[in-house]
Amino acid sequence: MSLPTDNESLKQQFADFLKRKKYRGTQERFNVIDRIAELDRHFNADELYLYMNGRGDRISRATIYSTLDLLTTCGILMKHRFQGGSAHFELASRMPDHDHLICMECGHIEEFREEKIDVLRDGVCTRLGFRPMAHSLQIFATCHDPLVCPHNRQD
Amino acid sequence: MSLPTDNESLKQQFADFLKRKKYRGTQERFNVIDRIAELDRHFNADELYLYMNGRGDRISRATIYSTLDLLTTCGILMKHRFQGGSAHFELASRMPDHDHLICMECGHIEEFREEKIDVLRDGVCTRLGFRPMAHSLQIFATCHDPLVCPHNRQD
DNA sequence: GTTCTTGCAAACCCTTTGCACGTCT
DNA sequence: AGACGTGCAAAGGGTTTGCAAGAAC
Repeated sequence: MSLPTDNESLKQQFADFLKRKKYRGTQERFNVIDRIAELDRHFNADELYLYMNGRGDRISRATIYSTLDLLTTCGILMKHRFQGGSAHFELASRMPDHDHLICMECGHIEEFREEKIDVLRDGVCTRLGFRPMAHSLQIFATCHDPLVCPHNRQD
Repeated sequence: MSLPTDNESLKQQFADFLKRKKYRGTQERFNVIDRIAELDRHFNADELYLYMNGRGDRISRATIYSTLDLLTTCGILMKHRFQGGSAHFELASRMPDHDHLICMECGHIEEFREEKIDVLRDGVCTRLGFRPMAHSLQIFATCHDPLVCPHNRQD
């Protein structure tokens, strides 16, 4: 194989964080990283729960939520609150510093990278006296050809 | 008095919307606009509910939620999903096209206007084949002097 | 052995819904 | 009068929590 087993380094990063903060390195916590890497997309807590248990892991929702929280705190995951109900997560390393365009017709989420945002963000922080840590830009838009949007409705 | 009674024009705008969409112009719906204008800040549904009932209005949560939804649909309100639990609303006319910087230490929300975002947003939409409708940029940052942040904790 | 984490289920918060009553047109 | 909106309380989805059993240190 030649793909860099990137989630090994993620697990290492997580292990370091846990040790530093005196959390325990349990099997469940490391399993979660492996499964997230397999998914390789946005997901919410319940999707991960169903995926893992469907795959043979035995893990509870409580553990899922708690682990997602730890992974977000240590910067391995990004947590998004899009329009609707549940929070969405994704690996921060998956596509660094990208943002999201949400189609208002069908809810489809398009990812994009626009480097100028970083400059702009840092400028705002400087102006207001803050140190930038992260940002989340969501653009709401409609596709030019509504017929392409599967869930488009006329009224 | 000389302040422009701006919420009169908001109520007119809302009345037009209701008529156009064949919704009824009830007293509750217009009361909500008046109280929101009084608040003049971000709020969530329950804050508005408590404010209105504390002030003597009798209005239910169901009506609050339904009216906030209508006001968001017709563009009078902007609905935000910040970090935590509940959705936040604010008058779209209060500060047009502004975004938010959230302090990660104390949760304080700072508003700012950065015109370059509009250009950038339109560029992204053009590139991806969408028509821009709105955007929401949240910058997460920490203040340079943590002592100023009232809720700052060391660990 | 002690302390932390897990799993389960119940509790919780925010929001939506069903139904009877009230109000707008 | 008829249709729609309101208020109430109950249901709903997503997330958190309390507690006993189990795993990490």
